Amino acid sequence: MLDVKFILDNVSELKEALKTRAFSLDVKLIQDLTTQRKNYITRKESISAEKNKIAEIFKDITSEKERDKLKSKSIELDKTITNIKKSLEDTESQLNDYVLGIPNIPLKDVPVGVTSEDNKIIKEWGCKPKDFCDHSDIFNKEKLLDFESGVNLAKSRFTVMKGKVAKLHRALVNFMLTIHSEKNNYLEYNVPYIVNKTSLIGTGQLPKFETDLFNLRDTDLYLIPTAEVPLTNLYRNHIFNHTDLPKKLVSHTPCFRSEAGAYGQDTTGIIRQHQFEKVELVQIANPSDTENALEEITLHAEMILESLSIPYRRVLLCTGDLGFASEKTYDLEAWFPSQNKYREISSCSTFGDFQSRRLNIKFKDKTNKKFFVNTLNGSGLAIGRTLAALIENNYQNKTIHIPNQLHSYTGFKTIEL
RNA sequence: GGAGAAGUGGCUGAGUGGUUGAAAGCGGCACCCUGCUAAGGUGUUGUAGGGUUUAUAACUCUACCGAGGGUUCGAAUCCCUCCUUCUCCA
Repeated sequence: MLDVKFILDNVSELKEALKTRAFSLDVKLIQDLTTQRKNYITRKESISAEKNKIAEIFKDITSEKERDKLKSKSIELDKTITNIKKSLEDTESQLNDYVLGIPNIPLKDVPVGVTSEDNKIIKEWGCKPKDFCDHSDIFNKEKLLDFESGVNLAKSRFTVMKGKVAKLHRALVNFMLTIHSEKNNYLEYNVPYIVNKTSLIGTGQLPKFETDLFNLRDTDLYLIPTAEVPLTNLYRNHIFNHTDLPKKLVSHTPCFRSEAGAYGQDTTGIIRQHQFEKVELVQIANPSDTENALEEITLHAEMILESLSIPYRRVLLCTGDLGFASEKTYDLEAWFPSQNKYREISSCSTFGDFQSRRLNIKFKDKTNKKFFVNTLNGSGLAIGRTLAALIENNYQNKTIHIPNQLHSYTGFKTIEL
């Protein structure tokens, strides 16, 4: 959420910046609602003050006549207050709805563009393999990756893994958590996989993207689409001391996405599933350190890809491809030889104070002044896609070779086909 | 599932209808003092929003004592609903 004051103070720049995201800002609406809101507040508060004064002098008045007069006056004022309150609430919810729907402003170094074609490739790493396989059909015989059962148990976009593939999946989770918590100094968390509406509004998934989520019938609870939601919400309404920052958190969770609007995309394989697992990195940072923090998170995610020998590239998203709450995002894309394409395997973003303003997370600086913190997160990494990329890139002569770093986690070095 | 108790500021904890935004202690911050290993003294210390203003300064007003509603001229204090925690029973 952007600050309304900030919007009104920077109208022209903002309008331009949001245009690059294909959002046209209705300045007139915001101005009108804001002045309306101020008027209501001023009126309401001056009447409240008057009412408070009546209550204050009331106890010193002994004459019954005077008392009756004051009573009826106070009741009258109360009616007016109730009316103004209603209009105020109405105006505020209109303003709030509109402002919650405004996307974040891209940072200056984000390239202007419309689609993913305009993204900027920052670096490429690794050698693309000559021999490879397609993860979506290679295990069919043994049903190590069992798409049919997934459909039978739930519906399309669910998959069952078994045997060595299931073990490899678990090993990847364990490996990533260990690296991030022990080498990269993230504090490991285990969090709920179901969260309430308030949490989702805080991180920006609601109110705009309800249809992307699985809602639990007749409740305001939802399955999490990413661990970002519970992790970042841990500090809702919290004030840090500047010496406590940055906070670095990591968690492994399943993620649930309805993938509405993705019909026909990635229908084979485990690239796009309703349920997948992810190790998520979150940092809560002092705004002055945000840029470094984003580079750091991205490097931490890259570390994993490199230690698994998965070729990848780092891409800086253009304004048109940027997520709603993000002000700058690097996507890490792993090489999928079967598709002859790079595919997203991690997304590392800084949100500036877009989330912390909604979540009310602040810090006190040296002079005890309070400011909103900056929040960042990145996948480190998506497990299913990592599994698929690892299989495809480490295939040779009908054998999957497990990277050395994983041997102690898997307990085996190859998967023979 | 049944019966009861409780939710107050960063923390502990007073407060049962009117100078209580809230005692006291701890913690935090600022200054002072002291050479004896860390203590003592003084002051200060919630958040959000409005008005005034060059001001994120000062002043002033409004709201907030789990959440939402109600009673009352007036509510942290009484009533109702919900949420959470605890105790006892099953």
